[in-house]
Amino acid sequence: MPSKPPAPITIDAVYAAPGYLFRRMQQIAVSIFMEECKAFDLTPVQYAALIAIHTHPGIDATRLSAVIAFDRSTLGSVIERLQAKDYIERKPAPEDKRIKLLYLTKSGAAILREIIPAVERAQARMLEPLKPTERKTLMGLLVQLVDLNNEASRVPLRAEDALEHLGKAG
Amino acid sequence: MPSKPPAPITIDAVYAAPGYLFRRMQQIAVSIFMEECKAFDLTPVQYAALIAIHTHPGIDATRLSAVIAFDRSTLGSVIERLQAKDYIERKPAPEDKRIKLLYLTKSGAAILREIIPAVERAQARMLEPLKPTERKTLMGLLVQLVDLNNEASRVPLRAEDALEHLGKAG
DNA sequence: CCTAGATCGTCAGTATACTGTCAATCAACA
DNA sequence: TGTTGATTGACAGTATACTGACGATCTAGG
Repeated sequence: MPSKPPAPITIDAVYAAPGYLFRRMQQIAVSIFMEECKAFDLTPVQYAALIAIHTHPGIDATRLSAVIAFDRSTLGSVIERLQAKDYIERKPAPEDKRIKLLYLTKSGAAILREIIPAVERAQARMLEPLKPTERKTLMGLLVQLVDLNNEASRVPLRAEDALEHLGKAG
Repeated sequence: MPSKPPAPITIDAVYAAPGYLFRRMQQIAVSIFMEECKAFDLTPVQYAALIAIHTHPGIDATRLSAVIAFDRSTLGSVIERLQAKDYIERKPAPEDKRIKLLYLTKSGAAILREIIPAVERAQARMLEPLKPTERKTLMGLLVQLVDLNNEASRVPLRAEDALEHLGKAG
């Protein structure tokens, strides 16, 4: 088969490019999340951080960044905002003066319980235009792709490593 | 079939959520793009803007935002940076004093030609972990999903509308 | 004990994104 | 023609993201 000639430099090539589609889909996802959750004053990132702190009480900021694969620098301001809203509190670690341990407040635990249905509605809406079979296929491929590309991002996901400091058996 | 009990509030639910996966994949995509294109000092957004201006010379900022589905406010600073790098120029429109028309400079056209191979390497790398069949399936579903969710984002893509001002037949 | 290297939180700087607002300008209609 | 309403570019304010650097602190090795 003759190889295709080089594609002309045109915007149509961008529309079909994986990077463009991922960016677009991410924007759509955030938009849907914010719409469903507008009663709660929580962003997707803040929600993920709350969930992670709920799952791992007493985690520190660096490990939290590994658990949700968010940049450590960015996480600083996210934590600040969650603390300002009284959803989390930070306590100094007795055995390591560098570390501040993160815990949910009662407010934080409460808003987490309340927001769950809205978040699930949002997640469902993102995939709603597809047929059920297609949704499963897409999610399956995406889980695979994100996992196999894990090391390509600046902050690879380290779900297990992050548990070690909590004294769980490795 | 008995319905599943409500999922416990845990970080594992987040790992499987579409919104989380889209965010993660977008970050990975940007990271790969920047790595492949680090010789060129162009971000993915700036690249898309350049391509769009190349395809539609004399477009204005508002229509450009519709053509690449980027926020108009954000686009202002993107244009500023591209202009500072001497990749584009802005000329006032004679018939409408509000509008500034965008054109590629020779530098802009040149860097666009040079960067294409790196961009294509980046796009290929994003999907590399998947088998060829899976790549096609994923891209097909993603194109569909982005298209069907077009109106859900703040800045829906308006590829055709944006051409009208250039005098093309509708 | 004391230093070399690693780690933690933080900060400065840059770049997307989105919300809401504004003055200048244009278009349409009474 | 004169005013209303829409559009354009710009701006302020907030929130992610990433790079690179920094002081404080901890750990290991000698």
